[in-house]
Amino acid sequence: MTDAGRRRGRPSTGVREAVLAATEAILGESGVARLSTKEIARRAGVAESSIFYHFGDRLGLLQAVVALHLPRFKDVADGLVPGEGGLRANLVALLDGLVAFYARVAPILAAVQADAELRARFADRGAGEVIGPRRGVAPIAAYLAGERELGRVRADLDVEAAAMVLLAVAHQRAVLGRLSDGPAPGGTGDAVDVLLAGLAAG
Amino acid sequence: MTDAGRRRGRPSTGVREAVLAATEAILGESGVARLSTKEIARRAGVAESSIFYHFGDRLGLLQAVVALHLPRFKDVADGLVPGEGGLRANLVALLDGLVAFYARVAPILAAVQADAELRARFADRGAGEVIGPRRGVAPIAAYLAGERELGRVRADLDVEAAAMVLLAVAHQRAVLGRLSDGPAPGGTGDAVDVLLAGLAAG
DNA sequence: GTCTATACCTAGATAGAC
DNA sequence: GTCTATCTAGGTATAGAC
Repeated sequence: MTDAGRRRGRPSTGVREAVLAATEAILGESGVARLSTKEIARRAGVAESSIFYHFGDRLGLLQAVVALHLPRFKDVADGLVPGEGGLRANLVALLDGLVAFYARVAPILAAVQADAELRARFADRGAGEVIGPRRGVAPIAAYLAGERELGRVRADLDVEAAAMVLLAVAHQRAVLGRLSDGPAPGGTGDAVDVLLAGLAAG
Repeated sequence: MTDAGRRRGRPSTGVREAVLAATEAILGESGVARLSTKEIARRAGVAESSIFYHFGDRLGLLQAVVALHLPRFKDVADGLVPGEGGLRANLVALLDGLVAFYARVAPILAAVQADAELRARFADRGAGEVIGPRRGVAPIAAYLAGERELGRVRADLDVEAAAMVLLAVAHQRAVLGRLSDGPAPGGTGDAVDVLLAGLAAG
């Protein structure tokens, strides 16, 4: 590892960053299936061997790409303040933000699902679960708990379960958007309305 | 179980079936990343060239695997009769069934997401959307509509949107189960409770 | 329809000059 | 730290005997 402490040695010439960017681009356009070190190097305008210098091997590179996106998971609920704005509007905005986030991360999530070796390498560090929604649940659940205190949300709501449902819907819409190259059927508003009012007859 | 319209020519010697089974097995265990015609042939106990004889090329094989699972999508809501049994119990059973279904299909869905070429081949036939939940929505929405008529479900419920949410939750749980090698946090019951009662304070 | 054998290519990875 | 050059294994796909 050359860089744990960050910028201890030589100044970066941007190769590492270019490689990461190219990897993400290919992942988004073509998926892991077509992700080769050769094409990454070509697109990054970099020697193929530089990839191995920086990341050790192909999987190390994939790991780095995944790691790059994990911290951003917690930003999804930023700007949401319980009590401010309408509950429905807040949820629609949250859901839209989540869908956009998942649309960016979906190719990477798909890569992890499609590559057992990559999955295994994360399991070794116990980081497999980090990819899941656990990181995302907390801030959303916190927001819902805030609204619950204010009485805008059912007093007996299981906020973690509700946050999971929101994440599930967002992920679904992002995946569908990628599969059919268009937005998923129905709007985010429809889903929010279902969630707000529930299924059971009142 | 000699299948439907085919069996016009020579009797099958089971090679085709063995190849499909081996492909699914590898897809489930390792993902597309490691899916090679060589390993498929090895596991199926078959000559590699037979794969190309039956399916043309690697993508043709993948297509066949996907096609194999599409018809089963509509069976997920079978056995659900509006009015029979408790609404909550029905939904829990439905969700559990959906999770099991998605757990089987998830590797294939991941493969499609991870391979742009495969995605494109389905887009050509307009079948890309078939992979999505559209097939699954109808029977679930029909069940919900039935319950709505009986007054056990909100009169103004958007049944399609609700069905989508159920599918989203099921897919999420299946994916999480694969990523962390254990059931997803919370039970299906928790999600159902959220969906039944909704978020908003009554 | 299924096999063996093989052609041909691209993959991931390393060595060593600068 | 980055490059050029190269090795080897494995990938998809085809030819032709049976």
